[in-house]
Amino acid sequence: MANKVTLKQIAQEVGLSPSSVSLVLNNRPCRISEENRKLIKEVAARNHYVPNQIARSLVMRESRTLGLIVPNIESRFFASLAGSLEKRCREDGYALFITSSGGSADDDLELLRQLVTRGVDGVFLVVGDEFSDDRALREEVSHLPIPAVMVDRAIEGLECDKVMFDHEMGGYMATRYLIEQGHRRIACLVNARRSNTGRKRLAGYERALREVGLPIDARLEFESEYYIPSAYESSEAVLATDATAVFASSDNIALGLLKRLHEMGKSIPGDISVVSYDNSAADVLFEPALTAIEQDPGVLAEHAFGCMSKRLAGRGGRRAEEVVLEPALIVKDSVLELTKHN
Amino acid sequence: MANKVTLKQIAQEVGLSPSSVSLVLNNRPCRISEENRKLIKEVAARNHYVPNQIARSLVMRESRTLGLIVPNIESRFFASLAGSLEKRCREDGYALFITSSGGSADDDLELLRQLVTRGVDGVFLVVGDEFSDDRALREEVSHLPIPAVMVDRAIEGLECDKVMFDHEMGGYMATRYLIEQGHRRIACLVNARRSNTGRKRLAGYERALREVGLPIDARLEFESEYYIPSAYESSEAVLATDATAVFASSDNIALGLLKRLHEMGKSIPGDISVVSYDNSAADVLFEPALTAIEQDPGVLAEHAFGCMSKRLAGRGGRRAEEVVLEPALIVKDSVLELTKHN
DNA sequence: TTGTTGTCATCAATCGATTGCAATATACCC
DNA sequence: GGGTATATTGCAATCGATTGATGACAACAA
Repeated sequence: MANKVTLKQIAQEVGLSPSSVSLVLNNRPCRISEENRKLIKEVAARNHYVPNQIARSLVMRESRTLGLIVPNIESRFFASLAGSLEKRCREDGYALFITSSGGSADDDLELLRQLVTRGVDGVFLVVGDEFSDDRALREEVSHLPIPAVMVDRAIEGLECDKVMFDHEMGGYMATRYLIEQGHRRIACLVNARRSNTGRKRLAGYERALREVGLPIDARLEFESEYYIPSAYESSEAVLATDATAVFASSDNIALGLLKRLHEMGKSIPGDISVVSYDNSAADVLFEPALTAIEQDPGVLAEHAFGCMSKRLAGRGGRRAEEVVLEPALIVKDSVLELTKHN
Repeated sequence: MANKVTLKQIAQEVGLSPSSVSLVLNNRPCRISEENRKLIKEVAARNHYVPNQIARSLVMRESRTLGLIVPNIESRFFASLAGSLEKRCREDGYALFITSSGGSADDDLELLRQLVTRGVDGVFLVVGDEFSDDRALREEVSHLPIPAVMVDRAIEGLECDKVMFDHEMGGYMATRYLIEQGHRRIACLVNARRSNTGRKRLAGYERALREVGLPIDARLEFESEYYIPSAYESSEAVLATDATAVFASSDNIALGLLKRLHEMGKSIPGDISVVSYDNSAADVLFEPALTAIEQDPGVLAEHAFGCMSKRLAGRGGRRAEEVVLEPALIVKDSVLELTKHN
């Protein structure tokens, strides 16, 4: 294991002052003879000199590093978001530190502190469980000494840049499509109890029904957490109804549902039609391919970085910016068109 | 956006010296009156004081931060590895900075520098493309001023702690199992050209065949990159053979194969048996569930952290440690038992 | 000789913490 | 009151960089 080499050591070896070495290695405009320039560079290279960014950030007061906090890096959607964001950051010369909280507000808070304290210039925050006690977290976020951008999910009522998809619209689009295909009895499987996004998707679902004068039937609205087993549990009840279609409000929920369907020997879309959400498992072999509301994590990343960029450049407005992105309906093969029915 | 509060400012407000404030806030054994202690803590809290870890690491020469470089955070296996590793690090009070390279040795090198320069105490390295020009990378790794642990994949001939699964054994186990189930014509689909792991899995496949005296038939060995489309392409040829079973040496390869199988109307395991690798898509609904060689990322994380921990404590031996983990065969429903055949 | 200009390089303060040692204040003892 | 012990707190150096101000020296003009 090699030792860390410092500016001073290089200076010593070259026989010049640390200042000169710094100047040269950073290519600053300064008057150092060509000869010494070469010498310095050569010695630095030979010694594998890497400037200590820690020391540098201390005086420069910026680290060209950004932080990202996601609730769970093992989720496909967040992993993809992290990947896109990292690429985007790198394009602008920023390093991105990805951290994964356990999902609780306490974890988020802890990681947020870790990042701030380690001198990131800004932080992207995808909050976890939206219904745990987040007072400390909101307090912290509102006192942050660096810009923060909330991505995909927001803490309600917190003045902070936000970039997210329109979940209400997603729910609406999915349901609307099912209606257009002739479905009248449409069930939905959502996480409304513990998730704001779920709540919004449900609202969109109901709006679509209302819009065409269909009744909103509480017996067709089912609750599920964003985990496959939870959805699997809830799905049995769904299949006991007379619904001809289901809006599954997340990909995991869809997977749980599909598993149950398969076990019961029901086919899609023959026995029942399905619209899913988050086409993040698109590359996996589904049979049939699922029609879904898609949220491109790359787009999310792009806009989130845009917001951050503005703030970092001091161009952000006084008030928080809120970007709402429209999801897309990707039609595949899991919905049956009912020509004459009901 | 709040301002950053420094020790000095707190000291000023309390009317004591920065040293005293530092001592108290770090709970160091020192003789500061109970009264002032309280006062300091109160003022610090009121001002949302967070110590500047940057400044602290500079003098302490440790940051209690570790770094991880993976080739692609969007891969399920790496995401899972990252998640496990992060949890493990946090348990010991370390923060983990996850970074995702593009997969090339150049990217790895760049990120490695980024991490070192930002003062991580150690780095976990999952190298990307094993066949790009990695001279600069090996050079850098061997001169690293901090401990490094290579995970899952290694640069051959580099003296460095390594933790990985036994890929040869994995290939062997998969093939051996197929043989035991009565298969004699077994194809394999591997990434031997661009991946050491693939090469090893192929070696294991061949060993299993040799062991029972089956011929090694080059016409049954097919090449595929670790991407679904690539496997999809290669699969057509596989199905043109008389093989009754296929060893698909990664989950993505299995997916590409499955897609093709489905399109050709072939059923598993009726028409052909499949053993997959990396049971990382286990929670997704496959039909039928795939028998596979499983590598638990959590185990990998645990051992990797163990190595790192030793090094950080200065307990690591002079020589590099090499941990080889055994994968597991998880039997599900994608292999048909041939009782009398051939 | 003195002054001017230009070239090359260094000084010293700074960023925000930590910490060994020195310093001061107070109490206690004879 | 002088001396010693003890309780509190502050000084100043340090970590490794950056950077505006400044110095040293040579060449050349007047």
